[in-house]
Amino acid sequence: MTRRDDMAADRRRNGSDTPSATRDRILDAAARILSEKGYSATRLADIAQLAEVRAPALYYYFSSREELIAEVMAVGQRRLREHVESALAALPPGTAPMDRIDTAVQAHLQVELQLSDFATAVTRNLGQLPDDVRERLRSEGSEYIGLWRRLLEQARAAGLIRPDLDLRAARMLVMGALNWTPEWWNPRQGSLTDVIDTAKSLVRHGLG
Amino acid sequence: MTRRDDMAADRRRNGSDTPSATRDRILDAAARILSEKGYSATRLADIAQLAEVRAPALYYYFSSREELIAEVMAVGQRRLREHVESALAALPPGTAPMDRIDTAVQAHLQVELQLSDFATAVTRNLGQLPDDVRERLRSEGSEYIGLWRRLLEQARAAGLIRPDLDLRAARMLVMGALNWTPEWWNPRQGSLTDVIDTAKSLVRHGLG
DNA sequence: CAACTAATTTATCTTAAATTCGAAAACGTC
DNA sequence: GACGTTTTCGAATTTAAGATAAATTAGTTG
Repeated sequence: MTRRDDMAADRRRNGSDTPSATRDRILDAAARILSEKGYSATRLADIAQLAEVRAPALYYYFSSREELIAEVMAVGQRRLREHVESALAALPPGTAPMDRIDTAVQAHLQVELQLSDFATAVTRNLGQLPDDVRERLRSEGSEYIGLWRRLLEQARAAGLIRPDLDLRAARMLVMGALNWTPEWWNPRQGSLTDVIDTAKSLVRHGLG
Repeated sequence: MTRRDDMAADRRRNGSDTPSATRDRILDAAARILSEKGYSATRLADIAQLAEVRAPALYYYFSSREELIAEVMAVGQRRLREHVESALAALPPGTAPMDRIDTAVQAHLQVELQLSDFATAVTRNLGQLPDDVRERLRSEGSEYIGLWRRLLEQARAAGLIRPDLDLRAARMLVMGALNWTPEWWNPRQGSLTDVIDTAKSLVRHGLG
């Protein structure tokens, strides 16, 4: 085991990371490339260039391409969930279920379209990852899905959702509408607020 | 110019194709692999194996990997549009705009999830294609988008769509919900009819 | 049945990209 | 300002995949 691996291991264990500006630049660059080009077309050389280092430098911080990509995805998943969770947590207690769903829609779209290439990297690539990477991301992913399931279940329990809807299908269709936005939305063609408002309205009336 | 190119050229010109069973097997295989793995991860070797030939045989029918993939995408786009168009055409004249939208939702999902790997290949890969290939597919793609635009415009003209909705955003969100389905739907986890019915209901109430 | 053509194969070439390695900078410390 | 440690780099290695070439098979036709 080399010196390098020890360090990486240390990093992961204690949070005492001085998270090396370079390492962050590399991660950011990877997120960006990944969200634009997709898993298989993501080249280490491109990431390196964007991060302003040479390709071998990546190996100082990550043990392999897969490792780097897996890290980007993990960060993306976590940020997405945390952002939506904290938006919900900020609501006054007793907020109506439909308003909570509105909030989740808005938060999801904000992260996806404005805040984080990491989140976009996740939604655009989860489906095309090799099995072993996907496996590592599964539990975090299930948690986010669980969050949405609970949102919908609470709304249904309150009698706010039409009973003809298959709740799982409805949830996945809604999340699909949100996840697909990076494919078409462009800041120059319409404001983010328009998309968010339209999405809220569509979801609220679609479900209720 | 070799004999081979002449033949391929002939094929394209006149429709007198005896569309070689092998060529079709290759196209089908390519559609399948493409829809599963995505553009960059699609290997000629995998396609060949699925089509039960050796990789160089592909070059007898297609001049390059890009050519083959572009053909798959073109077929996929055309089939998707034609299927939805003919479903609409089969409706009695004077069918209400919302019912027409229902029909389009259903037809789109049927092609996407049941009828054609080609359609799935399109929705999952359009965003990651190299520019020159995307360029070739653009006009057909715009036509399909135009179809949906007209559907929504007619519904709005009839006063059936809430005026707070941004029509373009609404359209893209709806198409996103549909296009995302291949990412999660699995015949073993729920019937196609459930998904279709839920989608119809979601869209109808979401818009109107 | 010989000759031609279409279809497909095996073997080979080429290139692009990930990775490894050892050496050189850069940095902090005494 | 030499010394050890961290960080980065250029060059070499390896591998995988697309593409081409040449040979082979099978089928058709004169």
